[in-house]
Amino acid sequence: MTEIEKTLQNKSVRPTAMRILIYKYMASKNTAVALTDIENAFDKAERTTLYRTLKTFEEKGLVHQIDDGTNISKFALCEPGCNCEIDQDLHLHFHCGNCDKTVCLTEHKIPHINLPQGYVAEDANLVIKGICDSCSQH
Amino acid sequence: MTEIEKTLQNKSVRPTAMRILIYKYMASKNTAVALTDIENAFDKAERTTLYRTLKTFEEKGLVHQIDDGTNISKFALCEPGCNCEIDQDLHLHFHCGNCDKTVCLTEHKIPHINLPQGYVAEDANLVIKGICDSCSQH
DNA sequence: AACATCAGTGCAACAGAAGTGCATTTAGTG
DNA sequence: CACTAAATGCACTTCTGTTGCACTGATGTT
Ligand SMILES: [Mn+2]
Ligand SMILES: [Mn+2]
Ligand SMILES: [Zn+2]
Ligand SMILES: [Zn+2]
Repeated sequence: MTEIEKTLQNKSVRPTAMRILIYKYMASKNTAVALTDIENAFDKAERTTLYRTLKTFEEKGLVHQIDDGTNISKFALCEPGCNCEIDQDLHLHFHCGNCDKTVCLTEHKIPHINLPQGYVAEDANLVIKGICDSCSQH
Repeated sequence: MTEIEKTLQNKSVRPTAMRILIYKYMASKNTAVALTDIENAFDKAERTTLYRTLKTFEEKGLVHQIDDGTNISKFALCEPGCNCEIDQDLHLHFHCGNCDKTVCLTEHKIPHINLPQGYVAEDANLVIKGICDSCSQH
């Protein structure tokens, strides 16, 4: 059994051929991916399957969904020590307006915010938009 | 000339009947509104007109667009001293998971974030999700 | 091995929001 | 009033996300 198969099984996700392919694809990229990205990467793939695979991955804590402000849902693999399931890993995300790539800044946590009386925070999303390191070098 | 007409003209927006209605509607609500909200408020209104009106309002700095993570664009009137046009008024937004309302927390600015080497920040979006003051009282 | 069972997949269709092209109306200007 | 440009209305398209249902393939049991 490969490393990836073990990873999936550890999270109670049956390691089917398609799922392994998708996981491998996401692991190979250092940016968040959209459903369409995966669809284009494997032109044999069925949209619905990818959609439901990502849902499953998310529910089981293998990936987390990212709203980067483009109105297109992105997904990224959770890091080994990630606590996305319980909303405890509130790292921020960066979206590059030049190359349109979105990355996790896993080390950068969202600072605590004091809210007005009566407001109860349960989750937070912080996206910084600008120019990424690759694009700013050129 | 009414106060609203003056406000529109100050921002080089011709105060047509429809625009005044929309502005009034937004001023009457203390939450951000979606295109559909306005559409439902005036059942005589044409989607495209509302859409383009909001675009115009945004370009001229009368309103700012809000991405609250629901994948539905919301809009809110800019406060008198708001500098949205030049991305200088980075206040945060709160989205209530109970009543689904989104509000501007104009007094709460997004804290400055130190980014990794090479990343250039130009804009930021911070949304806190949870229970709003109205909902937490009941 | 045959069977029952259920998760996973493929296909089709739908929903909602966003956006565009073009004709028509409306409002400002001389 | 006549002219012009902006604003509006209508139709249509695109894109993402989502669901229903039938089929397939793996798993586990007798
Ligand atoms: Mn992330
Ligand atoms: Mn706001
Ligand atoms: Zn970039
Ligand atoms: Zn609420």
